Amino acid sequence: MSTEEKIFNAARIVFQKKGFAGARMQEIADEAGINKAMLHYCFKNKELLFQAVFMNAFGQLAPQINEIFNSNDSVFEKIKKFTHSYISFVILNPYLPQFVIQEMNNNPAFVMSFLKNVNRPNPASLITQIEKEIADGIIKPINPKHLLMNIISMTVFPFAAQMMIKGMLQISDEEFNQMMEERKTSIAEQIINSIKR
Amino acid sequence: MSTEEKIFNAARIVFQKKGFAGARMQEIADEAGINKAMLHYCFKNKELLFQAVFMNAFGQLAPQINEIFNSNDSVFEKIKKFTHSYISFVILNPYLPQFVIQEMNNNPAFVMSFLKNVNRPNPASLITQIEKEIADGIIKPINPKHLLMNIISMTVFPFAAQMMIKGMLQISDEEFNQMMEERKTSIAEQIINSIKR
DNA sequence: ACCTTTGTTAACCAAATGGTTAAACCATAT
DNA sequence: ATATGGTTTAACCATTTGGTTAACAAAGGT
Repeated sequence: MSTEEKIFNAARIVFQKKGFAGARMQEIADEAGINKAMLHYCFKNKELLFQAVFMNAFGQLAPQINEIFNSNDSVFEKIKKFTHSYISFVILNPYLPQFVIQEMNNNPAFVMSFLKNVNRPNPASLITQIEKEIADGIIKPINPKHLLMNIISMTVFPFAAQMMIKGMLQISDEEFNQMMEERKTSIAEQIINSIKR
Repeated sequence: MSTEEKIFNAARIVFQKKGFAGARMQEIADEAGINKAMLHYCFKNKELLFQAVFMNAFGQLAPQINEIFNSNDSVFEKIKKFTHSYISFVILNPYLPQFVIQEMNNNPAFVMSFLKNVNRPNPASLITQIEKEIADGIIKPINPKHLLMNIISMTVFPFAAQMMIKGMLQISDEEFNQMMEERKTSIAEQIINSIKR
C-alpha cells in the first residue's frame, strides 16, 4: 500500500469518527504510521485531505443509488432493491451516513456547491415514475417527495443515530446488526403495504 | 436577562450550530456580548458549559416523549400525538436533533453513562402495549422495536439530515417547512395504514 | 465612610494544533 | 561511484485556543 493510500485510509477512519473539526492531523499521521509532514506533502492541508475523504465517501453512495433510481424496474421493485443494497452497503461502512450528514450540516456552503457538479443522487425520474403509477392506479395517491423521504428516513436514520437508537431501545450491538439485517426486507414490505392499491 | 442566561443562550446557539469540537469559547463570548473570562467564571470550562447545554437540549425532548409514551391512549392515538407534538417542537428547534445525534455519536461514553441516570425516553411500556394490541388483533403482527424505529426515523430524520434532504430533493426552505407541517399528520396516517387490521 | 463580596474586564499564559523547513534517505540512471 | 530525483523525518514555527490572573467596578452590609 502506497503512503498516499495509508494516509487516505487513516484520514477516512479519523474524519469519519471525529468529524472535520474534531479530527487532529497528528492523530491521522499516527493512525497511518507515518510522519505528520507527509500529510502535507501528499495532500497540501487539512481542508484538501478532508475534501478527498468526503468526496470519496459521497461518491461511493451516489452512483449506487442512481443506478437503482434510474433502472427500468417498477416502483415497488426499486424500493426493494434500494433498501436492500443500501443497508448492505452501510452495514460495512456504518460511520458513513452520520459523517456525511454531520459535515453537510456543519458546512452547507461547500457541500451545496459541490452537489451541483458531482453526480448527486437524483430522484427526479423516480418522482415522475411514482406520479405515473399513481395515475395508473398502481399506487395510492401520495406526495412522491414524502414517500421518498419516508424510504430514506427508515433506511438511513438507524445508522445515523446509532447511539441514540441503541441507548433508547436498549439493544446490544449484535441485536442492532440483526435488526438491520431484517430491515433489508421489512422496510420495503412496510412501505409497499401502505401504498399499494 | 442575567449574564449566566446570556452565556447559556449564546452557548446553545454556537454549540448546536458547530458541535462541541467546532465551537470556540471566544465565539460564544462574542455571541453573548461579554468577556471570555465570564464563561469560565460562570461555567468553569468548555466541557461543563457544553454539558449544561446538552442536558438542557436532551431534557427538553425526553419528558415530552415520555408523557405520550406512558399515557392511557391507544397505540394509534399515541403515534398521532407523538409525530404531531414532536414535529411541532422541532420546527422551533431545528438544530436540536442533529446536535444530539452528533454529540452522542462523537462521545458515546459520556452519553451512555448519563442515559442511565436522567429520565431518558423510555419506550418499554409502549412496546408491551404494542404486543398486547397485536395479540388482541388490533394491529398486524410486527416487531415493536422495528415499528418504533420506523416512527422515530420518519419523524426525526428529515430534521437531522436537513441539508442532505434539501439538496437531494431540491427543495427550498419554505417548501421544506411546508412539508414538515404536512408530516405532522401524514406520518401517522402512513404508519397506521400499514399496520391496522 | 469602610470593608467585603460579587461581577466584569484587559492582559496574559501554556498547551495544542496546522503547517513549514532543512536535512537525511533511498532508489535509479548515468 | 556518483549525481539526481522523489520520499521521509525530526525539529521548528506561528497561530489559535482554552484557561488564568490581577486589577477594577458595583453592590451590600456594618
